Amino acid sequence: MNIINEISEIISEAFEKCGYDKNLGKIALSNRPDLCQFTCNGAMAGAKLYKKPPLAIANEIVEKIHSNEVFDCYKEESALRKDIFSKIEAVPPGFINISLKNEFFENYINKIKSFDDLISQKFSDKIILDYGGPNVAKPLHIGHLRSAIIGESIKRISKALGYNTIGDIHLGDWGLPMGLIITEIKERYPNLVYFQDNYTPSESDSLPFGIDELNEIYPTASSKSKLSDEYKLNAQEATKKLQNKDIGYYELWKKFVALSIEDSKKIYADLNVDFDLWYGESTCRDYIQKLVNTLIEKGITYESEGALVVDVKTEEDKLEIPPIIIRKSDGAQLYSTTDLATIMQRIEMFDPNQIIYLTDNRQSLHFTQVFRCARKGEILPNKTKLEHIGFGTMNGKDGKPYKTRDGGVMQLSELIKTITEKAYEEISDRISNETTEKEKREIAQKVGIAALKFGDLYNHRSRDYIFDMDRFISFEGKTGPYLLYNTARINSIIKKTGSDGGRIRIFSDTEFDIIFKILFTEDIILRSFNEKAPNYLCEHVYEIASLFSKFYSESNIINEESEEIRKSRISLINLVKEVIISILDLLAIEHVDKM
RNA sequence: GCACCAUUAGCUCAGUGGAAAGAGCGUUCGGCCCCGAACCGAAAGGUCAACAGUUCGAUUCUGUUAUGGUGUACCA
Repeated sequence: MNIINEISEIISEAFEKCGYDKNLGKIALSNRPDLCQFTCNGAMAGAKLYKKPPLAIANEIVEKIHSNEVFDCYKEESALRKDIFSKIEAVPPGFINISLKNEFFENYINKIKSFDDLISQKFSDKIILDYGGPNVAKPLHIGHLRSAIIGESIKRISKALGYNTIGDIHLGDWGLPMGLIITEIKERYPNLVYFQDNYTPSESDSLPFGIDELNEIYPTASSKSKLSDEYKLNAQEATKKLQNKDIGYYELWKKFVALSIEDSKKIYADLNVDFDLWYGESTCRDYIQKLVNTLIEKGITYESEGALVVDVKTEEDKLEIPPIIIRKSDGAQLYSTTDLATIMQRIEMFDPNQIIYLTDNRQSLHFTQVFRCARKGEILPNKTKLEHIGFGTMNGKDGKPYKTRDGGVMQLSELIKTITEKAYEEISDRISNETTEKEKREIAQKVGIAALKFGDLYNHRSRDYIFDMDRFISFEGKTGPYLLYNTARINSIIKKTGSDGGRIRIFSDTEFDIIFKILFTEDIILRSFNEKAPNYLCEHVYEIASLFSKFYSESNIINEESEEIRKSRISLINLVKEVIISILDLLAIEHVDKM
């Protein structure tokens, strides 16, 4: 059930019965709630088409509705449909303004027993969502935040709509950085078993260092390679050896990848982000040869400056799109190779209808190349859509990518710690004495993470935004903690009244606004999914919470004398709580019962 | 150079081919006898970067310009 669609059907039918295009009858939420709830612009769009004044058309439609003719086809429900309108009128220059009776909304809202009842449309496509994408041996930093939390939210939104979505972290674990790490390890520990001739794997093989050293190895190696050509060559050589599965390198690589994953998992768990697949670029390694062979067989590859490439430009391109490199001149693979091979692998393993990549906007050219090459090489069926969803960067106040005071990149662990401590301070001041220290810590974690995630998600994903630490740790106004605070307040009331409510009815404008808002949740979810933009849901859930807060301050619930009103309100706040918590869950933000 | 993206209130950001342009923060003012004040209410604050075009109607679509950002074959 979807109110907009239902009413659009009625109006469309009126258009048709008057001899106009049915599609003109689509209605939308009014942007003038003082005038009406819904509005239809069809008469104005049709004015030119039918060479009639728009207001005349609008009047015809309204009269047709009043004549009840359009309801003929709804015999069984016509009684309901005929009298749902509290107002339907044509106004200059040709709007059709529509409002419905409160009983209509009351009937609707009382049918909603759980959040799922708000979602009428269900889809079943299989989607692979590629997000997260951290690199092995690089601690998660602020640059990894957006992919993780936007991706997690899109995954949950899609699942709520019925999609069979598989989230894949797609670790960076196969490119040149691996060669750099191995080179640096070899410099530090030249006598490790992995580097010996005739190395054979053994259960007792281990690493001589822990995660802290591993995390420091890559940046060291990276800067060394920029200073020394020899070092760089060694790293390229090591990369190639690894990709060709030199047994010692391969075993060493497996060990440090495992160590790194273990470390990342903790941070992702803190962020309430989880992946169905912990695959990496390396997972497709068995498909690489097949990929290269396929592309060669198709006759679309050629050699250029020693590299094997495929042309992907088209005549319509405004920009010269360079060929995509499948094999580097030194014989090694690079990210375009693994991305293509990964498509092959995903098709074979999962046969998805769609693969969605969530990465930084800056990779859009790369994905254009990959997608075109994939189509040209026919490595995937036509039905499988490929989509790159780009997101913007978090910049500092100077508009440049965010750096800490000392010029470094802020690690996610540090960011989480800072914001959690701030939340702990706030909570300690307010929360009841009965709360144990352990509970306080747990609540602080949830409140802090909510602030962090909501603070990021409410920006439109495609845009760069200014990261301001002071704003993130401020828990007032349109923030994650505000939302949690309101659920905690509702929870506190329900604890006193019990959750035993009655039929929901509309006793005040604010109650109407809350119900109206809740009933359009599905449209927001659909929009968030279609645009892969969770910020619409952020706005929506904030509006609901804010309306509740207003309602709370102007109406009494516990001490309301009329039992009918009290019970209605108890039901209403229960529903509000369910909706807020459920939307927070779609944003992958955990709620708290008290704070 | 070429291409892409952005430019909306003091700050940070939403939003829309239509009827008065939205929020949070900040500022000013008001509100705890009373269900949790991390709250609520009110006010001030905008020629929606500039110019032109399409349209009955443009902040929204198109073009040009300005400013900022990003990308432009062997990093990912």
